[in-house]
Amino acid sequence: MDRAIHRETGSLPRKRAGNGAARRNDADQIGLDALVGHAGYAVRRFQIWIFQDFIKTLGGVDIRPTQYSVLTVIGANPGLSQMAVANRLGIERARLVHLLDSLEQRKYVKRIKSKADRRSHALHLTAQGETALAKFKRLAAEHERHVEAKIGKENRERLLQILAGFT
Amino acid sequence: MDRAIHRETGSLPRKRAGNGAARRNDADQIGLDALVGHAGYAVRRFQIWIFQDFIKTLGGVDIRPTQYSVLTVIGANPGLSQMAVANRLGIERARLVHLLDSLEQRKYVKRIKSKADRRSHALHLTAQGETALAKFKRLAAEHERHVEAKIGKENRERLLQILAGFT
DNA sequence: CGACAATTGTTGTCGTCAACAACAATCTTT
DNA sequence: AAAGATTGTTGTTGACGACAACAATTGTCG
Repeated sequence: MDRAIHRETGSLPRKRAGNGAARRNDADQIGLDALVGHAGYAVRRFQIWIFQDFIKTLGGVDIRPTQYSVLTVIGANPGLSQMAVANRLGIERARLVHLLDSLEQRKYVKRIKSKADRRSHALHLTAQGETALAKFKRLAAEHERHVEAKIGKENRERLLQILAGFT
Repeated sequence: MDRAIHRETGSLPRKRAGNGAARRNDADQIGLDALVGHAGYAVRRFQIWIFQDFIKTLGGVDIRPTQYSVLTVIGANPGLSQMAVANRLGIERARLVHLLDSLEQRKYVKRIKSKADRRSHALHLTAQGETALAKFKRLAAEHERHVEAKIGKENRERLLQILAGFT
């Protein structure tokens, strides 16, 4: 799909007229050498792909991966404080404020002032939020099938197993 | 290490005196439910961990993952244009401009005006850049050993194999 | 009990990063 | 030669992580 480099790109010091030198730089043929074999690079590229597919698949309902994770955790654990959600998801509490502002504005989440600890808020899904989350989960499952189609069913399971420690 | 939630956090509508309900919300014990089983979530958490370790391991030389990937590709393919590097790494050419500005300022990279195509620049490592990259590669290898220690040698290899398609 | 420390939610700043849009200079195509 | 495409550049926007500071509230400890 990306048809960018369809001719030689660099001005090689060697003779450029020959066909041998040109083929080397043909699109997608640039050597990565040391980069291959780096787990971080492969994981980064894969993470970009998987997030883009998630965003695309859930594009119709305008839900991003982080929003989805927040809704899921609140749905599974009603009454959590913002700190609890932030810690669980590895999000900063400062950032969660804006996420919840948005989700509350869209009537998916309620902040209820806790009476046990008047500093904190108990987070709950609204009725609207529950039905919406159910729909999001169906779309997320569809996204997950895209992942399966991309790397294979057994590879996906193996990968989940390898990375289970990062929950 | 993070001892944040050491008591119940939410004001559960159910009776709160019992021990059963309280244990459920104990630190790090919050259910993720549907989130587990999502490849994207596990990959995101892992990617964050791996990048932080990379940044920490290469912290002494002040090289971030993206900078490392740029240097590696240029080192392996001298004379590439900015577009070629950007396409190969999945970076936007607009973003690569700043990356190269920084690397050129630190005398690791040279932009040489191409005579074949006067719009483009041929990218090369300086002599200083070559010796520096050799050092970076040693540190990157050390980082890779951290990954092995984290997920296991055979798991790392399997993971690289699974994600090989994302180069 | 009362001073002091810690926690929670909030606001703000800073830097990284992806996605676009616009532009001048320079090819390529026709 | 004119029209279109490409390259490098600058700029904007928005998501995101890392910090710092603050008021309100709670916990601790002398």
